[in-house]
Amino acid sequence: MAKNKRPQDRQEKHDEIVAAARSLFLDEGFDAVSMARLAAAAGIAPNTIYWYFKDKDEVLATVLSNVFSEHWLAYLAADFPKPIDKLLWFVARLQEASILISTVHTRLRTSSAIHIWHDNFHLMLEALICNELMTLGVLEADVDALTTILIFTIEGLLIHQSSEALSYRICETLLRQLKLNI
Amino acid sequence: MAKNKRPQDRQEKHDEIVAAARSLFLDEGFDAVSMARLAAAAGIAPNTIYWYFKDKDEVLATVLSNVFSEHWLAYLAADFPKPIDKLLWFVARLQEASILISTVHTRLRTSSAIHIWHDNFHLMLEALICNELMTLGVLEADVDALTTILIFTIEGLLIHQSSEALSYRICETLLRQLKLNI
DNA sequence: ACCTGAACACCGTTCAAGT
DNA sequence: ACCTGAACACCGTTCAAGT
Repeated sequence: MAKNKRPQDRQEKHDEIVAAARSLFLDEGFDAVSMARLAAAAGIAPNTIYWYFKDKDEVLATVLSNVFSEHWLAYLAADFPKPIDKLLWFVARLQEASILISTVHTRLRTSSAIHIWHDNFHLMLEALICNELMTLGVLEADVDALTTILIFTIEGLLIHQSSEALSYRICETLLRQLKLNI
Repeated sequence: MAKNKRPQDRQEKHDEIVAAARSLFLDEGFDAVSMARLAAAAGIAPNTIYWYFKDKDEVLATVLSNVFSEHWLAYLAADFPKPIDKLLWFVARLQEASILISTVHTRLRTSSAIHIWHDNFHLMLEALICNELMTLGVLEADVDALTTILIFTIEGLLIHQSSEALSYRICETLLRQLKLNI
């Protein structure tokens, strides 16, 4: 058997577990999906998951990386004439994973894998929004604080599964109050 | 034995369980405290808790009502010259229960007791902040949206256990941007 | 009415045994 | 290296039995 066949197989099995976990976690939430059910969906024995992942949290962290890197790339590729439209489109996209956001903040405290992913994600989101605000001409001294406010507002909209109508009202009001040309 | 002795006893035992749960939940979080440990702290058998509460979520909901009604009363009694000081003082107080906030948002989906408490709490907080903003002279048309933004920002500060310094920068910037006399 | 010991159906995880 | 059956130590909750 060729030497390069093994890594291929391993990667495939790994990805199958992640695919099953992604679908189940996004649909039903982290706590509602047991390792046994996840294993069944991936067509393996429950303990086989531990050959590929340290624990359940590491599966979650991988799913999160998976999901959000797609949204991240989509954001970078997206081109909207108005900032408000881009922001709303991004919030609407992230709603897909809204069921996992509170779980991340809860498990942060016990799982270092989740902790690391969370901190990393916030750093990336901060850089992205910070950059966006500076382009829009926000005062240098206020950029950091306003970035945090925008992130917390987005998180709030996601956590509370806000309707598109409410999201619009919130984002529009916020950007307008910040005297940005929306 | 007098007829009015029973309800007294029952209330006492009930309160002992809540007191034990409050201390443990605030210190270690909801998931980290098992019913067995809670029962031990209250000096009873694990299943005895179910004589007083429907399930673990109902214990949590009771603790939340307990904790936040204190903060609520304290807020109403508080008298600060500047709105920014009152807001910061309130946020600092709520940090006591920050460990439970994400848990509430997670368990919302499965527990109706938590769901009801959460919706009620948001309604109260909305009314409070809405009233505060109108006193400060915010445009009628924007009050609702700005109220939500403020609530989401406060929740964000709590969820991420922000330092007092960051809390100050965020709140100050937000109130200033809203053209309020802070 | 109140409390409990024992049991139930699960959970995430580990480990020795297989290939 | 990869996978599993069986077991482990827990979990929240239920129930029959006690007072």
